[in-house]
Amino acid sequence: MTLTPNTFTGEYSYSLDSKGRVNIPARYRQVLSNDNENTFMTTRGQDTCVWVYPMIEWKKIESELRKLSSVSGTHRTFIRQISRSASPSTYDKQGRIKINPSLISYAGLEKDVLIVGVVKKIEIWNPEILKLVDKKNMELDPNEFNELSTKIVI
Amino acid sequence: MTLTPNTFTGEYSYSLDSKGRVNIPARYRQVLSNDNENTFMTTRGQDTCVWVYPMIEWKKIESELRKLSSVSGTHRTFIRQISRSASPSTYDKQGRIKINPSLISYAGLEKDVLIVGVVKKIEIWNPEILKLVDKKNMELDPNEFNELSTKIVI
DNA sequence: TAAGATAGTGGGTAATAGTGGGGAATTTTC
DNA sequence: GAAAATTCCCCACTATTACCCACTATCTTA
Repeated sequence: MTLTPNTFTGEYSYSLDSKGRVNIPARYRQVLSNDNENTFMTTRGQDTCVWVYPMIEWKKIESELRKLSSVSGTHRTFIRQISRSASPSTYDKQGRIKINPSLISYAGLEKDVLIVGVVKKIEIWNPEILKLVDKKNMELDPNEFNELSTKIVI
Repeated sequence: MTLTPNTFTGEYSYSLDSKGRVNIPARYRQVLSNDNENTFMTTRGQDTCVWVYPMIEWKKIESELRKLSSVSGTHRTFIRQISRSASPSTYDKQGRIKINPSLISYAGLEKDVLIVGVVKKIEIWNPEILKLVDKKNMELDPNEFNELSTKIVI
């Protein structure tokens, strides 16, 4: 059975080395379509983690951003916030991408990191932080989940 | 690489030297299309920073300027403000462009500057000022912001 | 279960990028 | 028209990056 291209699931424990590199799981590399040319875009996540988009997926965001007007202050700020933390990274012969120092410190990453596939993109977490976030999410808002269930069927 | 031509992301700390030169990050130079002929247009930003447009992108603004009557009053003011202080700059063999003294003083630039890629153009900031602006932006308009992010990012 | 293949980790080195400054050419001023 | 000032182009030094190689662990297959 062939997997859907550019779609990521599952989680992996890897290590961030002293040069700021992390491995992209072999399985993720295998489902990457060729037009990504082995390149990802790394950015700040909405949660305390790093988001890693396959290039093709990022370009959709980019083209949306291009439509916003610089006349609007809010739009300018929005574009700046998204764009400034984004930097491209092509994985090396060993399958690793480089994470910026500023992203590493934002997400509180240390040696052991957790790679999580969230369908369209990949998240990189400090496992301790993810555990805390999970716990907090359990406590709040079962209502929102109910709302979701009207949109998505499992 | 797979990157979109003339599209800038990420942020870099560089220095403005005594001759008023700043480096254009190598990555930005690499995505510049040839028809720019290594030339940028520098101008006043709407925020307290310098805007640097690749020539190709600037030409689109010029054509907006020619259509003045068809656009709104805010557009006219906006375009006039950036147009009047615009001056072209070709980067040297080391990849540096020159910034006008008047732009330097407008943006309050000192030795350490922050280069921010905001998709269509590049911003040059005094890092202290950007920090203040960020803080102010945090306070206003979370609604419009959230709306934008659900539409565009996710 | 042994051997080959694949996956993940660490580190060294050559190439590239960023910074500062000198000197030739051009423009400005007296 | 000469001196001064400014601009532009080039060279050199240093720090950083990216690429490559090697080792170990795990997974596959015969």
